[in-house]
Amino acid sequence: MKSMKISEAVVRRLPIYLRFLNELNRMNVTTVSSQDLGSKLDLNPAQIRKDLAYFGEFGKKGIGYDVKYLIEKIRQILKLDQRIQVALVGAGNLGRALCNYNAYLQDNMKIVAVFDAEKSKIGQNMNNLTVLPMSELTDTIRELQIRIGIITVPASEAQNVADRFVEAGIEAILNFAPVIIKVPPHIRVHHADFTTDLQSLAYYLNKEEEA
Amino acid sequence: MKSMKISEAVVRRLPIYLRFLNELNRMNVTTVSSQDLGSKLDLNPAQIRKDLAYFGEFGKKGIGYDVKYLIEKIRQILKLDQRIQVALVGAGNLGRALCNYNAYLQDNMKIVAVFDAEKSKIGQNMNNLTVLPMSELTDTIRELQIRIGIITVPASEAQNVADRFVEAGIEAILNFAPVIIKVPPHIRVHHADFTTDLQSLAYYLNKEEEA
DNA sequence: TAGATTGTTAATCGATTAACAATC
DNA sequence: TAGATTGTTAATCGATTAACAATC
Repeated sequence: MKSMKISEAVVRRLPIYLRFLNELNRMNVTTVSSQDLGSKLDLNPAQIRKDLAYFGEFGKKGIGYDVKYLIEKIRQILKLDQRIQVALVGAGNLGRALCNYNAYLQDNMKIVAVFDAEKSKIGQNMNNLTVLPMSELTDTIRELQIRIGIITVPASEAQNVADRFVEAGIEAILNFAPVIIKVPPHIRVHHADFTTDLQSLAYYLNKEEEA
Repeated sequence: MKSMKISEAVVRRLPIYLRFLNELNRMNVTTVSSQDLGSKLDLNPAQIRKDLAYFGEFGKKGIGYDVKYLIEKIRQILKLDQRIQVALVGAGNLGRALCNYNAYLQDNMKIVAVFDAEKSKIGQNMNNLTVLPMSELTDTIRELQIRIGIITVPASEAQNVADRFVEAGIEAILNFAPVIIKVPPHIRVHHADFTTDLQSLAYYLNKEEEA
């Protein structure tokens, strides 16, 4: 059923499927079973079949999934078959690192504009992009039809940047700042905070290693 | 009950509580209710109370939680009251960015060694650390009692690095490379892959913005 | 045909939320 | 005491997994 609402967990797995399918495709593998996918990605095969079945009948009983066809379908589902322009605010080390990942992103998705509030950063070159002042944010986002915003500024500035993004009409935000940002309900926010990741890892360490 | 197993979702929320509690503490707020926490962090108050109750009775009925006391308790739970040394492999832009986050990490947790396979990177300075060759990885991890490893190398190298970490006795890994890595069951791995984050965000964009 | 694997239903498992007695 | 808020149980909601008929 096209119109039932899909859980976030399912959506988060789709890019992982896609990445491995692309790898298989590069290796000229033409067909893959949910079994194969599951063992490679550490997921239950039934879960993979169910995830995909939310969107259509992509497989063939007794055979599995056609790699190229499934890639095409997942790209459509994730809207990666459209051009998706991304803006980044915060031209520090992290921002620079992410800009360099442009190559890793799916062809149509690209960081196309970088902004910073600090005078010293403006005009700098970052992976072929020139760092722009915040005053140009709104116009640039509208002109380039930028739909996703990335925040890599310090925590104290993150909410301000989010507000600017929302005002400029961005539809989704990926926030790397270590703070929860508030946005209107129609805007999607993902938090990608490496400090909380690392701190939760500590929980799983063994008791006290050191004396 | 101390010995019941705690769900991953709970553990992932603890650092978020901790971060906000630290902020309250800096602002000299001494007491906080699950209500307050919930509205600030966009979480259900009942969930917060339940999360905390897994570990003990930290609150006072009719009053709420003592900020300083709760900070202390969560730090204990997450083992952030111990010194936790972290190693990072991959001295590229992302690695450099993460090293600079050292200040953001909870006092006792620190990146204390950086490695890279490329000759040109070795000897470089990264936030007061000298980039070391891979040949020194095992010895350094043992000598400095490093317990967590961060992977910021290209996808093709990530599994190799993970294997080296495991062999050297690391207990947990935070992997930034866009690939699923395999480790023995006693090693904890978190994946912090920004490309899949961004791709799943695309799903939530509105239909077709452009013509 | 025999073997393999999907799509899907039913069963299980787990996580979130509501409700409220206990009590500060 | 009256009001507030916890800790916890029960109810709800949602996600994962098992099982299997359909079928390539």
